Amino acid sequence: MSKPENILVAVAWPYASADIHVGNITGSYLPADIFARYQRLKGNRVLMVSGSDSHGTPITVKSDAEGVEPEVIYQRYHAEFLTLFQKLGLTYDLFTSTHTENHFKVSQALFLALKENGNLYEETQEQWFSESLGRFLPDRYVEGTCYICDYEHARGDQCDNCGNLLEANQLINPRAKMDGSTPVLRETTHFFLDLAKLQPAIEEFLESREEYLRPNVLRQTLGQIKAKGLHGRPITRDLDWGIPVPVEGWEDKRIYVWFEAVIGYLSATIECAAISGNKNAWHDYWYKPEAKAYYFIGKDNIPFHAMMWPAQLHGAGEWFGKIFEERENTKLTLPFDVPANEFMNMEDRKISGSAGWGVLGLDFLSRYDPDSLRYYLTINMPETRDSNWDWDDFVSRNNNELVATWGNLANRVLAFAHKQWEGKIPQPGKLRAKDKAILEKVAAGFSSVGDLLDAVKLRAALLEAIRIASEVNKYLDDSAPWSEIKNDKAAAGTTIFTAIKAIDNLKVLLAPFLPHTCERLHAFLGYTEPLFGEQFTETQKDELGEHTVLLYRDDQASGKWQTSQIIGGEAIQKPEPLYTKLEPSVAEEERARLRS
RNA sequence: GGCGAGGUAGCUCAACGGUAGAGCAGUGGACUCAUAAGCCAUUGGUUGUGGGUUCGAUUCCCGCCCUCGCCA
Repeated sequence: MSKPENILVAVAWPYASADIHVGNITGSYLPADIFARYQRLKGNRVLMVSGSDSHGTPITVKSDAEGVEPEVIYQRYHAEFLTLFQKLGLTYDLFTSTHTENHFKVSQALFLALKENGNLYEETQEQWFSESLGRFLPDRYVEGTCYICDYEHARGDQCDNCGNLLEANQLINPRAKMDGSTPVLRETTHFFLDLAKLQPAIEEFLESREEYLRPNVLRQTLGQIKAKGLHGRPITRDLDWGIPVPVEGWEDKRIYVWFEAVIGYLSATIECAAISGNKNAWHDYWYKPEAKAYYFIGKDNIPFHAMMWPAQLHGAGEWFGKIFEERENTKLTLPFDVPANEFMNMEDRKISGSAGWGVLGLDFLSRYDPDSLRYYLTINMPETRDSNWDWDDFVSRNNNELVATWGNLANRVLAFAHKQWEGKIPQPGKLRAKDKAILEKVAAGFSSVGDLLDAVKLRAALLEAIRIASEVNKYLDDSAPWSEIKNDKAAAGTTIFTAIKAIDNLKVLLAPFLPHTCERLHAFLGYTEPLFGEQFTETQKDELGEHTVLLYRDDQASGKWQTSQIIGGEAIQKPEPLYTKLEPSVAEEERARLRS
């Protein structure tokens, strides 16, 4: 095996103000986990990080509505995320939050680095200010008449009637949403990220990755830049909730969430190193240009990860290291790839939390198995275009592909072996041409499936693995050990040994996608060390209070991305079906539930 | 309005200049180890739409329609 690479798997940060649904899962969290598991099996050093985005405006909206502190809202959703990710087996090395002392410090250091490096400027604008509340109002807190279509209940940021995005300070007859009072325009000064200045660096970043960036990522960003050029963007706001601006005289302002949330990738890596006890371990991922960082996000986030975040990292230059830890000659590593997914619809309609149209992750897992969800979301992953969740399709793919092609293959072979060879893997005779042929086909999967996984074509990779399982079914039917055994048990033994070896390989090929069931199968096959590591939570304390994090420990993991070394004569367990076949009526029931 | 992505068999997707492929569903057949699963064979498409370039277009160019995202 070649020298291990350092791979940072950076996963989109869920807003801690909404439940996670299947579209979110297939959009970024699941592909990240599949990729991370695969890279770990290959022997690479992987760090998969993310956390709850806890400073978004929706959180303050919810907290105002419920009359509780924003912290309460964030903690509630954060706890839910931790449960979901453990049940689904999303193996974050660290899932933390942006409301931590560490994240505050890292964000402020990056902010100051950009400032020192001359990539920030100040600008004064007019913004709505509520005299009765004594504070500036975020755009969406202001309601008024749309200056485009005359709709009377347009929000400051967008008109729900004509769909246009609005300039908040042009709203006619503005009203504060919270108390109905009339706000006034007042001048306020903010820091801006000088994107015009950083534009050449962003173009260079994109163009040097032209060969492998997905078209939706590359063309949209480059097209936007070429058409209009980039202009400065504010990175501070007049709010209470969030990270203080680390500049004297700016105590009543906060760092804008869009700017600060992406810094979580860096701060989470730093926190992870601190928790592990090797506090400089994060340097391997951020100070080494050859380290590869993959950002798993949804298409709505493309500009922030393919333009803004590279601009922030590049713009900080060597100043981040100096300010954060007094270290010279450091440069933060730019993203290697940004495999952004499109969106998944639900029964042909856009998933919408507010409209209650969608399937929530935890709700799904209260009735069905995690690998069943992982299978359907991967085989139907919106990698190149929007895809659609269809309950009939879900049931039929579960039954015809997962259960029939793969689950049944494992079951039929192990059950036959267990019954006919007294719970042991049969000793093979000399392998025949057809035995060698099928084993070669299966072994080829390590490069064919592996190459697709390396290229982050997960859907094609899973299809390829299932295709190989289908080849093994053909081999079995062709050899027909149930006939062989009637007059030549040795021949049947060779066939079953070969089939078990093939399944042992397929177990590894499928493990990144279907970790729970492959782990079970691994045990059926007689292994005592697990394929993967384990997830656990821990509570961290800092100046801001407590936050619970999700961690992953894999020192016991034995899975390797290589061909099976299984031998005859070893004991196996009596197998049980790995997957549950679903009644066709499930589709109708679920559609009814969706509409209720 | 600007920048993009996408519109291919009933469903989910592939091909991206040379007679349109796969899986599933449908239909027919032989088998029985297995969650009546698996295997073999097979039906099915004027590739959103209207033009153009070409000996030849799903594939290149232009207009239009539809879906989705970002930005104004």
